Amino acid sequence: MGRPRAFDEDMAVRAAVDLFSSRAYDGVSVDDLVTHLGVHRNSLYKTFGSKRGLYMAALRRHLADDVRPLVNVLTTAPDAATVLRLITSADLGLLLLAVAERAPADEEVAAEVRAALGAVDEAIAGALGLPAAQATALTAAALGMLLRKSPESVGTALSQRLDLLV
Amino acid sequence: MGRPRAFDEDMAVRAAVDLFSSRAYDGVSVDDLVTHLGVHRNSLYKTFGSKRGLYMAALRRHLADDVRPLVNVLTTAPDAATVLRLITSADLGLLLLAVAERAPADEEVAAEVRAALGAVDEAIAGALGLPAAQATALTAAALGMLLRKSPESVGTALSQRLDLLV
DNA sequence: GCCGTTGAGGAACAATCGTTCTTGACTGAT
DNA sequence: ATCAGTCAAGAACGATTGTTCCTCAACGGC
Repeated sequence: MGRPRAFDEDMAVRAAVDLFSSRAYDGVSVDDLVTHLGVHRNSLYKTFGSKRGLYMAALRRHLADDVRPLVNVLTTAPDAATVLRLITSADLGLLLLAVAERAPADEEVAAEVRAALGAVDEAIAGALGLPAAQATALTAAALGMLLRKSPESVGTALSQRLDLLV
Repeated sequence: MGRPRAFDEDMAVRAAVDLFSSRAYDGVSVDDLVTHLGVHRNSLYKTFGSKRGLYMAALRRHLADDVRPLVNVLTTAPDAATVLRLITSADLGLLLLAVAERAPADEEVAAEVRAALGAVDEAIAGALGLPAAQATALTAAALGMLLRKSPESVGTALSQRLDLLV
């Protein structure tokens, strides 16, 4: 019963992921969301409750669609070089922005990214047989390389022994 | 001639650094700045021209006061462990937020952080006698550790050989 | 004393923010 | 055909955004 939806909720959330990946939370207005998602204001609030609700949906979608598969393949990584290459070639824009900008201001976001990064740490530790602290450091290193958007530095770093961290 | 200023411009910019370090650019309102800097609206616009002008002043002040000294001491670092410890114990909140959130949207900010990170890279490369790509990777690793706010992982990572990056 | 200049104080601006309301269109079931 | 229920469409809400205007206070030089 009722009028059928004129928009695909999955598509809308994916579009929100793209928007929140490229701009900060406060830099994305509801008007931007309405126009880019093809969802009307009313439907947006009916479906997600608020702008923050939509953001949380986008974040969880990003974690499920982009981070989880990365974690899965990380568990089979044979060495640290593969780990670095896998992470730095992944599409983690929203996660990166969430940990840098949103997490300090939103505890629920902080918990979500903590869990996600923890899963990455565990996958690396398990795959390489590393202690937890080293896996965390390796994840952090990959995140920093993503932050600088310089995957080429990863490539060259990988081509040489890089036992820099004493 | 004219009425003397009732605020210290240096103090005001430092307060702006603190504000922009803890919240994203769009998350800091002019009202926030006015109340926390002790500078009145009118004087703020007379002195810095706009909110963005104040942000640029704060960013450059951060680079001059916090990043430049770090670069100087990095040039004397004896090994990679010291480099990591120095960077991760530095106060780089604004730089981190600038590279993650502001730089993608503001080319002038991007140029500023590129130059700053480049100086860090050069200092490391010079101090340790490393090729540029490896210095960049080391900087990126330190930034990632700062991003995760887990300096303890740095400590434990440093306590063991961590030749993870192949 | 007065004048020119500069800053403080605060109201006010138009625009945009996130959110809600009202009205009408479309649906399956009665 | 009518009904209740869901959604679309868009105007409209008060609040807040960044910015400007106007008036008064405080100084140095004449």
